Amino acid sequence: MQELIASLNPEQRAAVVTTEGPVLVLAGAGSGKTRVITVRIAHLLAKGVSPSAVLAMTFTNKAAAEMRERVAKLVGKDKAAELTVGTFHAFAARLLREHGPKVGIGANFTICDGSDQQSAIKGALRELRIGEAVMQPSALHAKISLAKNRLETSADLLKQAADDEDELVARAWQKYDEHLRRNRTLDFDDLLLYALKLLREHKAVKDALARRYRYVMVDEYQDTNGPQYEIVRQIAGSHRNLCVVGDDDQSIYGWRGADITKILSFDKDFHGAKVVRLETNYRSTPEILSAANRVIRNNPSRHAKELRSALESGVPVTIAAAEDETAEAEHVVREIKKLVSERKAKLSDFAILFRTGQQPRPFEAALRSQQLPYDLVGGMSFFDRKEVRDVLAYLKLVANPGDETSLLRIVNCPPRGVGKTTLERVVEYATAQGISACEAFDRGASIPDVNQEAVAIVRRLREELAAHAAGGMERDLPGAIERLVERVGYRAEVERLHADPLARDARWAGVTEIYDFAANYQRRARKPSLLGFLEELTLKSADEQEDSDASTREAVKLMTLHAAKGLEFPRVYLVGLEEGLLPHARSAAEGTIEEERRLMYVGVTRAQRVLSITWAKARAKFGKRMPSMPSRFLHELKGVAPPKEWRAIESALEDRSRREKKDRGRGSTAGTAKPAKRASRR
DNA sequence: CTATAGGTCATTTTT
DNA sequence: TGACCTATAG
Repeated sequence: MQELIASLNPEQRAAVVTTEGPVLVLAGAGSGKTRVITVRIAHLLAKGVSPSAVLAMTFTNKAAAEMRERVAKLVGKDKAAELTVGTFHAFAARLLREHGPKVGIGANFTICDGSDQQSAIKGALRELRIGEAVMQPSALHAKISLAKNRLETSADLLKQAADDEDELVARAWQKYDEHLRRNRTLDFDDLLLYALKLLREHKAVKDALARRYRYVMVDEYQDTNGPQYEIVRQIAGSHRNLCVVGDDDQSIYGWRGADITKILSFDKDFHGAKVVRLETNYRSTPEILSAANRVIRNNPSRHAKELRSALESGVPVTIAAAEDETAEAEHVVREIKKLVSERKAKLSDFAILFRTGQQPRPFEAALRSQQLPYDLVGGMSFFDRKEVRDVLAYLKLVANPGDETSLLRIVNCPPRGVGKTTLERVVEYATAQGISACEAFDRGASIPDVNQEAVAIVRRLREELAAHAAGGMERDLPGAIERLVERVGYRAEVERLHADPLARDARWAGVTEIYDFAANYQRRARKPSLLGFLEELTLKSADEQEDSDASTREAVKLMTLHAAKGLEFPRVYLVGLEEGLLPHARSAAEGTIEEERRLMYVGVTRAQRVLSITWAKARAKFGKRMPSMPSRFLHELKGVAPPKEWRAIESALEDRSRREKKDRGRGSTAGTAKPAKRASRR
């Protein structure tokens, strides 16, 4: 243990040995953050702390698994298994399975994933007879989620609604919540909210947790949202043995509710907190780090720090301009091909990082034409596949017969002759009665003007599902799922829809993969249950379910900047560095340029040895070719003022804020950006 | 119930 | 330009 600690640098050591009281570790990119966390846990255990007294919260399951694994290497598998390591959401779900009834949640709730949320949102809009053109479901959901993250309620919003839109959101939110409650379903936000409610209203539960978890750690603290912060405070507030680790400069999830002020004001929330700065970077060359430092120092609100490289000097960062996005991709791919064929690099050294989801297109085309293998990280996941979603809906319905969303999804798949009108009338009746559509079918006879035949069909379907539930699926989960899929005619449906054997196999593969997951789950779980299986599937993201070979494959990696956080690559291409893309036009309008700058910073600091930046002088936008300006971040990175002819991205909001600044007699901070030319309307 | 045509709207995405 | 969703016809 002593040796281990001695191998750390002084700052890392301070973070490890300060075990009592609040500690804020500002861990710059590549500064050995995970090492510090794992050694810190090992050190606690070596001091005699019981592993069951340690609670470590992470943002993703992947991070949780990695942390446990690395601690296991230091202290052994048995002790590591006794630690509580997991995401906030998994922790909350576990808490609610045990204590849910105390806060009005039945113990057999299901968790609804992104697309279930979307259906519920759409249902709410339909109930209010609001067209989706008036308010986009995704925008509505974002608003509701953000408000929940600020710990507001729909009643609050309704009361203080500033305009019609707020009122609309508040009403839809109410309907949405009612919908979830009727279905006995919690969304991701609710998981945290109800866990927090439990801790706040049931002192005995809270005290027991605070007594058990004497040492609390939070990873990626800059990504913490309001409810997560409050949960931590409930558990660690009394003993204050709380160590949070993060980097405000890498906070890139503000749009999803992450609250950067939590890490900026940690020492105010927890008085006397020890602040440790890890600024020695073991990942990148000095050239790359000075570029990163030059960019990020333009952000006014941040913890002051500067990365120092522990490595030897390398090659300069390069910036290249291309005529358009096709030329940009061809240029990058040509370079990669040359380096690989000269044996100066291997394919897996390269990552191409970009801001938006359509940017990889030309790169894919270029890589294909050169026959270079690549992995596009992200994109549609396994769980977005229709067949997977369908089978999961059947399973959810077995676990929770009141799950309306799932029933509506599969009721006519395979076609059972239950028409749209029937469904509409039943749902209408159900909402009027405050019951779920599932229950409504039981009372089919009393619903006006519904096809009794259809009602009987649904009732039979539900009986079939109930029989499967009663049969105790957990004894042989994969087998039981397979029987269910067969019994409801889903297999035949897939075969009917896809006559082409190739397409059929591809479709069916998704279903058999679920069998495999189930078998795998049954092997691992201490107490396997259908509910547990579904929970694992919805709480764990696709990438860690099947990333076994993807990460080690000999291929170029393509991913968004968001997806790249936490990763590193010997050679990075940062592409599309244009005003309007990075920073994105929309962020200029929303006043979130600082987060865009952090995104740039994250991208730059992914590179270990070589960083190449490109931008295109013109780019196809909405089918039209538009000229583009180099990103302001390029000028910041070079440390030179932009030339006179340079124009910032057009943004009405930016114009206004700049004007306001002038009105107050303060000069523009950038001093270089000319007001954007007003877009001409015709 | 399916199939096709037209209209629209174009960040980032994990839990 | 193209993906996705809705409305409409068959």
